[in-house]
Amino acid sequence: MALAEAILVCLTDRPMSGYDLAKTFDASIGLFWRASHQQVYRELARLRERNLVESTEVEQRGKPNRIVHTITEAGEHTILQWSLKPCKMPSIKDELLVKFYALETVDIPALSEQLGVRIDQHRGKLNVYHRIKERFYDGHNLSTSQHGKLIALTMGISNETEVIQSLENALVMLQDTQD
Amino acid sequence: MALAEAILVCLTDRPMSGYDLAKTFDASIGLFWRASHQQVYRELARLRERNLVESTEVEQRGKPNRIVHTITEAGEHTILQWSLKPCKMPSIKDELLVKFYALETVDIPALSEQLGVRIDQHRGKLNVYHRIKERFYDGHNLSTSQHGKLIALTMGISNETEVIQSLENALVMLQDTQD
DNA sequence: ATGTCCATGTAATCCGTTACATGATTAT
DNA sequence: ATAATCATGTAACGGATTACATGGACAT
Repeated sequence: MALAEAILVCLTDRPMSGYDLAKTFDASIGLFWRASHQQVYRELARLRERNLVESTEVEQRGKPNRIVHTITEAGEHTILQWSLKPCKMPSIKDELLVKFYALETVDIPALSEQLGVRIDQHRGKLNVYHRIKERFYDGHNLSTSQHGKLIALTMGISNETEVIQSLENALVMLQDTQD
Repeated sequence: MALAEAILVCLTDRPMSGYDLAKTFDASIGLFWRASHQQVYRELARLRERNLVESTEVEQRGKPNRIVHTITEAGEHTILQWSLKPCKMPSIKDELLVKFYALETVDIPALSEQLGVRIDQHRGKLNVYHRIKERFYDGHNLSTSQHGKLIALTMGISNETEVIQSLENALVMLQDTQD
C-alpha cells in the first residue's frame, strides 16, 4: 500500500490537485512508481478520510475548479513511520522475457520487432532522465531532497543504459538463431 | 493477462500439476514472471474452461492425488497469437526509489540499512542465475528453446550485476549526505 | 470541424495478496 | 516432537486497468 505514501511524498513538495498528481505520476515520481489518474483520485479520497491530507476547492474562470490537497502533520508522520519499515523487492513481470523463455513456440520475427520497440522505449526514457538531470540537478549546493532525487536519477540512468545494451545484445543473439 | 500465457508456456515443456507450476513460478520462469500458487490454481480453472488445457487426475500412494494439466492444440495456438502482439513495458513500482525521492522526509539510517538488505537480495538472485547458467546452458549445441532461455538468463545476469553496482554507489552517495 | 488540454470522477472487471483449511509422509 | 514437503483448494480483500462520462477553452 505504498501509493498512499507516494502521494504524500509528492505533497511534501507543494499542495497539488488530483490532476497535478496524476501528471506527476506520469513523469517525475512516475519514473519509480506508476499510477493512473483513477488510482490517484481513489487514494486521495482515502487519505482525506484518514486526515492525512486536507482538501480545499479553488475557483477558476473558464476552467473547472481545482481541489487542492495539502499534507497534514499526521501525513508527514505517516511518511516517517513508513520510511522505517523494510521495502518489498519490486515484483518482476516482463512479457518480453517470457517470450524469450518460450522461444521454440513463438514467432521469432515478431519477437525481433518487439525487441526493437522495447529498445526505443528505453532510449526514450534514458533521454528523459538525462534532460531532467541537466535541468535540475547539475548545479552544486544541492538540498537534501535534491540530492535524494539525484541519487534515484543516477540509478535510473545507469539501469536504462545497461538495459539498452543487453537488449541490443539479445537482438544480435536472436538473429544468430535464425540462420 | 499474460499469466495465462506464461502457464501455457510452461506446459509446452511437459504436462504439470498446479503444484509443479507453482514451484516453477517460484524458480525458473519466476525469474521473469512471478505468481503465487493461488493465482496459478485460479488461472488453471479458467484455462480448463477455455479448453486451452486438459486435466486428468493421477492417483498416488501415500500422497494426495495430482491433477496433471496438458496443453491442447488450441492452447499452443493461443501462445502463437500472443507472441505476435506487442509487449507491455514492465510497470515499475520500487518503494526504495520512492524513499530516495523523499530523502528530506525520510529516516536516513533506516534507508541505509534497507539499501544493504536490497543489495544482498540482488546478490542472491545473481548467484541463482549463475548457478542455473553453469548447470544447464553452458554446453554447446543448444536447442532453440535452450537458446532462448540462455538469452533471457544473460539479460538477467547483466541486469543484476549493474543493479548491485548502482545500489552500492547509492550507498556511498547516501553516506556522503550524512556528514 | 477536430482534437487536445483542463479537471473531475464512477463502474466494472481483473489481478494480486493474505489468510484459512486439510492431511499424510518424511527428515531432523 | 517438530518442521518441512507434497498437494489441493476457498474466501476475502485490496490494487490495477479499462471504459465510460461530462464540459468549457483554445489551437490548427
